[in-house]
Amino acid sequence: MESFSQKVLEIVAQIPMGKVTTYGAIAKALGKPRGARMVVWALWSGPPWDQIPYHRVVNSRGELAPGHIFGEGAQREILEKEGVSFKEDGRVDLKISLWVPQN
DNA sequence: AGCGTGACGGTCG
DNA sequence: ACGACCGCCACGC
Repeated sequence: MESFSQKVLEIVAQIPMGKVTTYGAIAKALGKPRGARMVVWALWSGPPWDQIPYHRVVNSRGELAPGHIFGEGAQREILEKEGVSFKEDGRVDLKISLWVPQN
């Protein structure tokens, strides 16, 4: 039986380049519509981010993680390079770049 | 066992 | 469209 955090990592690892997903979407795919916080916890206490595309996970508003986690502006730079669309206010345009886990 | 905390989400004003 | 509030669930003290 895989742990919740294990499944979270599997899904994050499947996010295609140029796309992003949200904490809530992952939680919902795992059967916990209100478990966004557990997804956060799973990622935070998981493997180092250089082994998994955490930069492709944003919140439901399309905002990136607090910055100081990847480095100032680093996360946005990576996403832009991968082809993710950003809006003028600095947020990801979920309307175009949202990827929904199909678990 | 109780309280506070958080890389969040949905609703309300 | 935005900020404030409350609700979730697991963890640390």
